[in-house]
Order: sequence, then structure tokens, then C-alpha cells
Amino acid sequence: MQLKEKRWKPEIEEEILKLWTKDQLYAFNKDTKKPVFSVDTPPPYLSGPWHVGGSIHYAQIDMIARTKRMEGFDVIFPMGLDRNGLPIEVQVERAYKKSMHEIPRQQFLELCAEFLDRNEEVVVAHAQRLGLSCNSFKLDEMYRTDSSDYRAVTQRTFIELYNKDLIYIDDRPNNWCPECGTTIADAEVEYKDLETTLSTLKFIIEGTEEELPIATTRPELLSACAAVLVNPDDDRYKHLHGKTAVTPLYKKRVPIIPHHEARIEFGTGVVMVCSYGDYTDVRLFRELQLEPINALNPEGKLTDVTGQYKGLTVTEGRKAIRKDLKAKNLLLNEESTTHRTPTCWRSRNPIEFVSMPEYYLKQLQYIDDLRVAVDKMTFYPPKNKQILVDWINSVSHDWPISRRRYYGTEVPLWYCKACNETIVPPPGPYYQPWKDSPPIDKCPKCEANGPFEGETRTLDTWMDSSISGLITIFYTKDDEFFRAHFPPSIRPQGKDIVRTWLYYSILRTYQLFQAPAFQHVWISGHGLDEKGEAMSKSRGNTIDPNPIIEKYSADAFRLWGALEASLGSDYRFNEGRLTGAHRFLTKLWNISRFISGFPQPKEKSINYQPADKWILSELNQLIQKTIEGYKKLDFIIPSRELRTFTWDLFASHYLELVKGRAYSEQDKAGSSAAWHTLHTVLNAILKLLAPICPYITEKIYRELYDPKTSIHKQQFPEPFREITDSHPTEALTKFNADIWKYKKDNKISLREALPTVIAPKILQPYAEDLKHMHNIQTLKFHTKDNTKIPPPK
RNA sequence: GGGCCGGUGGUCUAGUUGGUUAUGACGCCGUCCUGACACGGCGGAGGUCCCGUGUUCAAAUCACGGCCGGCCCA
Repeated sequence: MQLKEKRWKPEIEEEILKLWTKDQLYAFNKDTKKPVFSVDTPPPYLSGPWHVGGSIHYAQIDMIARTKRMEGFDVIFPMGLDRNGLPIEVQVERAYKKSMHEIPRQQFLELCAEFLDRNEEVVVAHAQRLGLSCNSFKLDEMYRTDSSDYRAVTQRTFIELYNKDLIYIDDRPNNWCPECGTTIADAEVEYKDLETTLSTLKFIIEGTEEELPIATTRPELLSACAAVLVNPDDDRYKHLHGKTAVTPLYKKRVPIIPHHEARIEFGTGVVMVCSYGDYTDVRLFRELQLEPINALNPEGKLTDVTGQYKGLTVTEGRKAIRKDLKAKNLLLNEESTTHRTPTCWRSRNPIEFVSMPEYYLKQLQYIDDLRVAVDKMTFYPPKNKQILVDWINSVSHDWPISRRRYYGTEVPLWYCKACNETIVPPPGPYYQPWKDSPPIDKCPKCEANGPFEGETRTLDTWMDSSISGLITIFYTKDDEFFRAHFPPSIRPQGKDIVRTWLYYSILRTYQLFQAPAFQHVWISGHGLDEKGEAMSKSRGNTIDPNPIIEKYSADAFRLWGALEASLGSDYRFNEGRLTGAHRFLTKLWNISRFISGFPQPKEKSINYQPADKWILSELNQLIQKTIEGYKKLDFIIPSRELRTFTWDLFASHYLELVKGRAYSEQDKAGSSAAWHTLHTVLNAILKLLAPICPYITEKIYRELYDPKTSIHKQQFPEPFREITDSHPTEALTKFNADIWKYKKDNKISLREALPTVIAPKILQPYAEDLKHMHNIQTLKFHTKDNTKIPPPK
């Protein structure tokens, strides 16, 4: 069938998409005889639509799934949706201008679900339009992390770990986000250099009344000061070791302790230790066994121990106390400085260290085992493994997993009011202790008939998402299948969530099964904006992929994503370069249009001519290089190889070379060989490109080769072993360029005849094709490797 | 302070197990409708491959030092 349209259009993609959906083309068959490859798709968080970086990320993951299908696997590639956690709560709170505490819990949950449903529709439609080959986009076949099914599994793992004594409750200072009103884990802390004021306060040495200047960025915590440190080697302060200092304003007596944490060169070389200015303070309080004073409450407001500053926020309190100190001549100096400030990665606000009772999951005792497990996984690209190893090496506390929020999986526990016993329900159902009745009538410890109180906290959302890999291979749904296919084949993800999603998944899988969580881990870089900054909603520099797809097509967008991003590295958005990718599709389309005009010979023995053998041997190399690139899951390799071959060799040289034979009505054997070669090469290009550009390859394949079967049910082509020819590629392309240049320089039309040309001998086998291509009347050969064109007599 | 990654024409980028004249895209200039493609073809201009030192017959590539940028950790 001959192709009609002159260009590749986005509208054709929409027709193909309908076909795929109707045929359920990518559905996974559990009874398959093929080997199974499972992809632990990152369930997108439904806080809003994807930007260009997000879409390309998923398009590349789709290329993994499609590659494995073309390699002969039956592929599990689920569409999951991550719906738990803070961002959606914050959206609802903003939309209704109310804190979640001012809305009844049940109603708040329903509002969150409504928002999520709306966002989900947009994301899922976009994912389909992008051409993702997920097994299903049906509403009831995608998994959702907030479904009672999923949450029941999360709770089951919690209960199992709790019963193994791996979860405990403890009241210790922890990262506290006042904005979110909850404890967060170390992995959720981001450090930012923020401008702040370094204030030097006047302490007094007890007895001698000597002044002791101390520089601090946290004067508002002065009331919680419990000690003063000087470096043991600091000659300026050696006489003060063991003495007592008196704090300004509060006149509190605190010991002066020699300690290596005091940096001689920072400020005045003297440090005040408060509960808690930063993590070092937390450590020092523990180490020096100081009595903490809570100067901050969970809302981030100063408490009554701060005196007149009670009720102020940290920032307000800092301002007020600086003013008061100044008025009383207790502020010796102020200078601005940048301070590495821990912030909450969700709300982006500075965090505080506040002591609260929270549940912890033990992880420190597993660190060595995790290192071993990690060494059993293959990383793509190998260098990104280091991000994970670095994080594992820096883990220093257990994981606080309880959150004082609503939209999450509930901590499945009850407490006996009479004796304080913790009541753990049996694994299985989904529990909502804040509203469900307790799973028992009588306390197992004190035998009281109640009352029992349900836990109100939820779990860190990473507790849910860190088991997505298990869900992918039907954990708790199909034990036989799960056991046969554990661990999941690959975890694809961005490098920004290595210390959270990847690390926690590996930890949790190890705790449950004492085994590595994945066979392969694929870690990609970020999509940046034109200026090279990471795209994010909070920065406001996101680029919407939809207009791009409407203008250039999803395949052009995907090809751009493949060509642009070498695996593991960041890449910048650039519309001009996307246009370049789009042009390639037009080129491929027109090559196909040209070839579609010729029949596909059915003869068994084809009498290949030298030019045919040449392009077929080039094709062999292309197949090898492309498949090698696909094995590395680095799509820049196959996409570049395919573009160069298709455009710069196949179209520019081979097509021109065989036009004479292809159109010939006399040379039957010659034209048959040309037709056969043209179709063979195109067919191979299509299959090799199919994982990257699924739409255009499907369209051309169905039009030309098999209207009933999808190209996505095929496998990559095998190299044609019988074809081994010399590789005169350089001589050939150079010869053509020489002739083109000669005609150009002499203002001769390309069609016009050249009486005599002398070419390198290596090109002699191609004489007939070359003569026709350039309209050469007499083509002679010499042993030199240049081309001579004697001027006409 | 430590670690990791990167620095290649105006812009972006490939190449980094050392080996002729450094890849491609966008842009720019010129030219051409040639049996599919003007969203095309052909030709052209444009580079201290961040800097320095070293290893080598030979360095964008290896080693060391430095500068700059990004990310992570303390």
C-alpha cells in the first residue's frame, strides 16, 4: 500500500492510540510462556500535571518496557498512582483556606480524594497520549497507593515488622516541619544556603565578671541554652575551662565545656548549645547529658520558657530578642552571613528540632546487609550507584515513620486506656483506628473491657511507595506468581529520589525477604529548563508538554527525549532541537513513502548487487550497535545510530544510488534486488526505532508490511549473517560529495550529464548505479583515491 | 572541609579502553525544486576541546595540580 500524506501528523497518532486501546495491545498475560520482565513503574504523585521533564522521564521508562518486549519478554508495566501524603493536603488547605484541623477528618479525606481524582484524570490521559505502553489504563486496573487494598498491604508490612520488634516508639528530638505540622525523616531534609544574621551576645563569666562574646544565628533560643563550648586547643579560653558563664537577659548559669565541636575560627570561637538550634545541638545534648528545655512548641512558636517572647514565631522572636538585647547593650555585634539551613523538601521552609514521641523503624542494624544487597543489583548507568552508596554511608539514625497528618495510611494500632498496652491487630484488612472500633473486646494485658483508643497518626508515605515493586509482581494477590518472579526486574527512577524511594524500597524489601529488592536499577537525570535550572512547580519554570505534542507529535517529543538525554545526565529543554527531531520523522515518513511505491519481491533467491550488499552490511552494523545501546538502556545510543544511518547513509546515498534500478523496467533482476533491499532496510529501521517512536513505526509498519499485526508484537531484527562485503562507505560518500560539489561549483544542474569521470578503483563494482545516479556518460577508474573530472573538450 | 559529576564553534551536544582532517543539532551565509521529502538537497564560514604541568612517537581522551559550574554529605 502506498503512503499518501506528505508529512507525519499528530492526528495520525490519535487514531493509532485508539487502535491500541481497543486491542489492549500491551496487556500482560500471566500465563505467558515467554520470560517475564517486570518494571516497577514510579507511580506519579498526583499533585498536578506533568511538565516536560516528567513526561520525558516516563517516555524513557516506556522505552525500557518496549525494548524488553522487542527482546522477547512479556512485560509487566503497571500504571500506578501515588496519592498519599502532604502535597495534596496542602492543596486542599489552600483551596479552602482552612487548616485540616478545622475540617472534620472524614470530610477532609473526601476533599483530598476529589482533588486527586481530578488530577488523576489529567495525568492518565496525558500518559496515554505520550504513548506509554502500560498494561492497562482502565480505572479499575491501575493501582492506587490510597486504595484500601494497597493500604492494607502497607499495614500488613507494618504489623509484621512491629511484631518482629523492628518498630518502636521513642520521644526524641527530630526534624520537625512547623509548616506541615509533622515530624519528617532525614531523607526529607534538604539543605539550602540562606542569608541570616550572626549576632554576637554578651555572656559574663561568673565570679570574674569577664565578658564572653558568643556568636549565634539562633538568639531566640537563648533561654534554652544549656552549655557553652570552647575548643580545648584555643589558647584564648583555656583559663575558662570548667568555669560557669551567665547568659544575657535570662541570667542563667551554664557550664563552659572544652569540646572539639567548637570551631576556633567560627565567630568568637565560643558556641552556645541550645535545645535545639541544629543537629549538632541534638548530638551534644545527648553526649553531654544536658537537660533539654523546650523553647519551641510544635506549631513553631516560642514557649513560655522564653518569657515575653511566648507565642511568637521563630522569625518574630529572633527580631524581638535582638532588639531587646541591643537596648540593654548585650548585643556586641551583628553581621549577615549565609547559613546552611535544613529545610523541609515538601514545604521548603526551615525545619526545627522538636522532641515528640514518634514511631521508628530500625534501619541502622541493616546497613551492612544493605551494602551487600546493593552489590547484587546492576545499575544503569553504573556511576549513579554511588549516589545510593553515599546515602547508605551517611544514614545515622532510625527512620521516624509516623506523621501527624490525615491523608495517608493509618498507623494500625490501638491503645488500652486502662493499662496503656499497645494493641496490634492481625494483618489482612485495612484499618482506620481513628474511626474503626478496636479489633478486640478485652485488653490482652489487663483484661479491661476498654475503653480503647485508636491511633490518629498516619505513616510516612514512603512506607507505602517503598513496596510498589512488590505490588508490581502481585504481592499478597498471587503468591505463586510472586514467588516465581521475585525480585522485580527493574526499578526505573530519577536520581532525586535515590535516598528516599530507592533506599527505602531496598530497606523494606530486605527486612521482609532478606533479599535484594531488584535485579536492575535505572537512574536518570533531570529535565532542566532552557536556562539549565531544574523544572519545578515551586520555581514556576515548568513547561507544559501538551502544546508540544499537539504541534510536533508525541513521537517527535519522545525522539527528542531519547536524543537529548544521555542516561543519568541532566538535559535542557530546547524547542529548536525538538524541531530537529521532528524533521527526522518527516524524513523517515518520506523515505517510507518513496519505498512504499515499490513492490515487495517474493522470490526466494535475490540477486543482490554490490550496492545492495553494501547497505545491507551497513545495516548489520547498525543492528549490532543499536541493540548494544538498547542493552545499556541508554536511548541516546540507538536514537543517534538510527538517525545517522537512516538520514546520512540510507536516504542520502543508497536511495539515490538505486533509483535507476528501482524505476527500471528492463533490468528485472536489478530492480527486484533494489526493491527487496529497500524494504528489508526500512523494515529493520522501523523495528529498531519502535521502542522510541511507537506511533510512526506502527503506522508505517501496518501500512506497508502487516495491516493486522502490530510492530510492537515483533522482535528486533537479527543481523543478516550471510552478507559480508567490504566497506567502501567512506569512498562512496566522498565520491558522491565530490560530484555534487563539482556540479555546484560549476553551476551545473544535478540532472545534467558529465561526459567523463575517473573514480577510485574500489568503487568499480558500483559503476552502473553511480553512472545513473550522477548521469555520468563514461566512468573510468584509477588506483588513486581521489575523483577526477576532466573538463569537457 | 570531604565526595561525585561536568567544562568541546554563537548556543546546545557526541566522542573520553590515547591514533589521520573532532560528531551532530539549532542558528548563520550561499545556492539549488534533483523520478520520496523546500519541515528538502548540496556547499560554506565558525573551535586555544577550561588552564597549567607531566606521561607518550602520539592527549579532547591518561596522571597530577588549579579555576569555574552543578549535585550530595559533614
